Amino acid sequence: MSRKATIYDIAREAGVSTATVTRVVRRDPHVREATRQRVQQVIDAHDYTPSLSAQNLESGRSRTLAVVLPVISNLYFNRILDAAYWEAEKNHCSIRLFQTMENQAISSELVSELIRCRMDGVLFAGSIWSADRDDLNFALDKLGKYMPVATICPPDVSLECICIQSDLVNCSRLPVRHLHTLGHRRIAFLGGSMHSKDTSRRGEGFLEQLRLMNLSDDPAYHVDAGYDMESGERAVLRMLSGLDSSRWPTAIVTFNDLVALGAMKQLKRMGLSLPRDMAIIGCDNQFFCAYTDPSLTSVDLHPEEMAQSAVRELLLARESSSRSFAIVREATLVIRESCGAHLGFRRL
Amino acid sequence: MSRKATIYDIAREAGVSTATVTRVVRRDPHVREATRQRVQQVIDAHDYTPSLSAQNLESGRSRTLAVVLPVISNLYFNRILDAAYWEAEKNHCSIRLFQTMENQAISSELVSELIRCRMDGVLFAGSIWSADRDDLNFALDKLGKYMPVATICPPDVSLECICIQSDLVNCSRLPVRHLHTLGHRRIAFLGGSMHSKDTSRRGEGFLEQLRLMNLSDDPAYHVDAGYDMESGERAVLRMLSGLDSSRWPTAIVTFNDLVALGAMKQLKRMGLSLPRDMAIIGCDNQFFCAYTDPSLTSVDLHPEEMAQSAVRELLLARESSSRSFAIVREATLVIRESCGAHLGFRRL
DNA sequence: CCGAGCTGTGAAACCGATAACATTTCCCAA
DNA sequence: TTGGGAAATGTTATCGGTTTCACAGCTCGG
Repeated sequence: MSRKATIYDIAREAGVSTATVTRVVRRDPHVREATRQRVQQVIDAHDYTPSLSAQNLESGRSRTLAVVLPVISNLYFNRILDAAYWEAEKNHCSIRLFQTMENQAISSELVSELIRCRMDGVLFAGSIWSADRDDLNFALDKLGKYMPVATICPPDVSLECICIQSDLVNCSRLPVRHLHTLGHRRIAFLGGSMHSKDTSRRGEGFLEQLRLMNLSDDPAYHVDAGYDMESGERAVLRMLSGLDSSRWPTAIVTFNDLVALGAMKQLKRMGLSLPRDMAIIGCDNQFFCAYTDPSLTSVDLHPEEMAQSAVRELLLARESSSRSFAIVREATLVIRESCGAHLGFRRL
Repeated sequence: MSRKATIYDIAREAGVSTATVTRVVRRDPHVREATRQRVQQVIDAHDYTPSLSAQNLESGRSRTLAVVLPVISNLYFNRILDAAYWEAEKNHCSIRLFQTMENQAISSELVSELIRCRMDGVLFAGSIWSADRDDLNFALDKLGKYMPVATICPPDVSLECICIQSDLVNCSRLPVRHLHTLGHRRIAFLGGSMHSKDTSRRGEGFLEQLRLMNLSDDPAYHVDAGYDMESGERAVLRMLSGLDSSRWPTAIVTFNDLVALGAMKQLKRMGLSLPRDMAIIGCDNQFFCAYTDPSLTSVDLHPEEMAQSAVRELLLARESSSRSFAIVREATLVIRESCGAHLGFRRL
């Protein structure tokens, strides 16, 4: 590995001071044209570019935002990362990824690491809500002292940071309304986990919505089993085998599209025809929704737009004094075949 | 934003020199216990952690590897990024992501940027093969002067870097063999693009394999249309509508699982029953393969293992003199329902 | 013809750490 | 008591930039 030319090398060879080299690099107009050309030539000859580390040290910032999420293989978070990446890129910043895995609580090691890295901001997406509320506030406080903090969070929490709130209200309301309109009265909710405050909100919001519409909120219709396809399969099996078939729900809302995928597989395996025997709605509007059989009606929370807002606000907060406030992006229902709406299908 | 305590602050307050503070932080045993405790107290009080930027400048490295790929939303690359992340993590390194989009050639701006950031290594996954071979070698040469370079590449290229070769041989051979065993004689290949040297290799390898087994390599059975689901739909439509149904292939191999997903949708739309009327094999063994209907037989190139090897070799190369060599991870066929093998199904 | 004002350039401090080397302190044997 | 050697600690250069400030040289008006 050859040594990279430094500003001193360039200065010496061009017979100027390092200050002048900087001026040339940064296109400072206070340089005589002749000097500029001479220096530029040396720069070109050595293919010189100033060292990022040195610039970071000098400026005290890293032009890097941290994105903290559970896993990128989950497409929801994948979309968040992708959007954050491009928005950061647009502002000449880079993203440093942190995956917390199922270890969902925000650890003090992570906080230290973030501070150590002198991040210019942090975006938390999922993965921190299972922490004790006091611990969480403590961590965010501490982080907030050194950098702007943003979170993509449930709508009712109010944290001392930039809160980009998922529209969990509509996320519950839209599917239930849609199913209700199609004539469904017994609606189940599968997936998620009561252990995580974030994701249990989805289930709660759903039950609330059922009550609001005078529908049964029978606990047998609420199975929290996880976030992936296996969870979906298990949940369906558990729910249906525990019920007399006369009491089976006629529609299922799932925590996300993966759970829906698993549920559909299990339903088919049990001989049910979709959407005739069972309507199903997913969440996240993943790319494959249009390609399942039947294609899957799903709620889109627009994670890209949330991530984009988050990054934008983080970069803004760096300039002005950091503020604490909330932004909401409304969720949307994308109707496909899995509820039979395309057939003009109405139950009863 | 409050100012972070520096090593000087700590040293002053503890009444020692910065050298001693460093020693305490780095657990150097040559510090008297009493001193250590006193310094540690001040450190704890201020929650001091050494600045990464300063350490980077001093050490001349960033403990960061670059991963260059087209898009992370493509699950193949997503898996590569994920695996690279964890392997880097294990070695106390971080990953800096670069997405090149469809702009697949390696640009000189990218090369400069990589050098400017003083990356400790670069991993190229896809996305550079469409570049002119000379340009590519020039870029890799230049990069190679400053950091170890690894690529996940087709098996026949030999570049001056660490080459982790995709097993495209088996990637073509396995599906064709499998289909042949099941009695198929007219096999088509859909997807990819002739414009990219990397991906056109897949199609070529496939044709080669057909000839090797004395099967028809009719150009009408080879439609290159792209990499996503829409491409799959279009490709099926284009191929079948151009052929008399008596000449239709009985099996389809696709560039990847996304194309397969699209193809399956289009085939069903045309009234075909899968796998009875058409067998289909994807590539990448994505998570949803087990959940399509029928579940999708697919080739796994094991991108995680390739990425892991790449990162490991990059970190190794940093130590020793950098070498140029190749590693191959053999591809595997994961048999599911989409070819009817589970039915003991044989054509003719 | 002299000083004010402007422009171009350089010297040096600084950013926050680390490490080589120098120095002080300490302990123990002579 | 002292000298030697090891242990503890301090001094200082360095990493590669940026920035402030001082200063030299030039122009121009009075």
